[in-house]
Amino acid sequence: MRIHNNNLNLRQIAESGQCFRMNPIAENSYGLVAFDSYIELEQVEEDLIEINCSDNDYISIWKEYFDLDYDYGSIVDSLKEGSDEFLREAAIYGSGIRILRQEPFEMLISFIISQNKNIPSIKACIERICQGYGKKLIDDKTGKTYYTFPTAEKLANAKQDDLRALKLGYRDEYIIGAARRVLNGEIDFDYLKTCSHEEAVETLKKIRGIGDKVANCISLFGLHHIEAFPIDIWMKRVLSDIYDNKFDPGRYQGYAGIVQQYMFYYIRYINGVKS
DNA sequence: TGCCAGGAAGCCG
DNA sequence: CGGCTTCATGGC
Repeated sequence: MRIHNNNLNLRQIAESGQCFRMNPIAENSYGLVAFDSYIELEQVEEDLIEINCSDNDYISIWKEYFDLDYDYGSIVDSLKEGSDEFLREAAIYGSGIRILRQEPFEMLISFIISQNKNIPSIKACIERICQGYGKKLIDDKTGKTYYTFPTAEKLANAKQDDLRALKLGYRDEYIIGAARRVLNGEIDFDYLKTCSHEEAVETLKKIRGIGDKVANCISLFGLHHIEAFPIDIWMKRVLSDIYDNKFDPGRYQGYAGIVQQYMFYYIRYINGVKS
């Protein structure tokens, strides 16, 4: 299955810090586990992607997953023509980033794990939790073995000592507590997708282990409230060092989360962060 | 060895 | 409310 799109770059998406299970397998190629599937993708040309999936799976799964009905090009273009120099450069540098429509529960747990960790460490923790509590599957097309992300039920019934053995640190009790709230219906992702971003954040922050930053990440990457604006250590540097704490996300009302991703990706590049 | 990582909770003033 | 400390863990 081939996709032409001017704003779809696998490397940029894989390194943008929004997803943790999309990893390089060869030059310009990536393997990705999402839902119950494993797929491999190749960046054939700057505007051409090859996915090893059927037309049916593309239409029913991956087209939405990669948010391919949304016009990122017009946002990039408007930023390129804007007066904000940093955002001009950031939008050009990250013009192939898209906000993936990932599974809410996976984002909930992943970003609880993410606190006070770097991205390679987050990925390692998530792989261990998938191997310990996910389903072991074998991909028909490649023969590769992979593990799905665990269900809420699995993690709600996990023992804290077992999770501690996966080197999740103090976050283990947060994970169990959050999974229980999903399992018993206190957290309803279908509702949180339809309600406002602000209400979703306030609801998520009631979970122990979720503060403002993690709640915004879940809202942005798991609920697709693209007006979310997560502020982590890197964004704090952008807002203070580049903007002297005078940046107003309200200027990009309705899609500030996309702007945030360009900023996050670019500031890390400027600072020479690998992966 | 100390510092940092897509932070949050507890405590104190 | 704002600032300080602590919390597991790994990498440099």
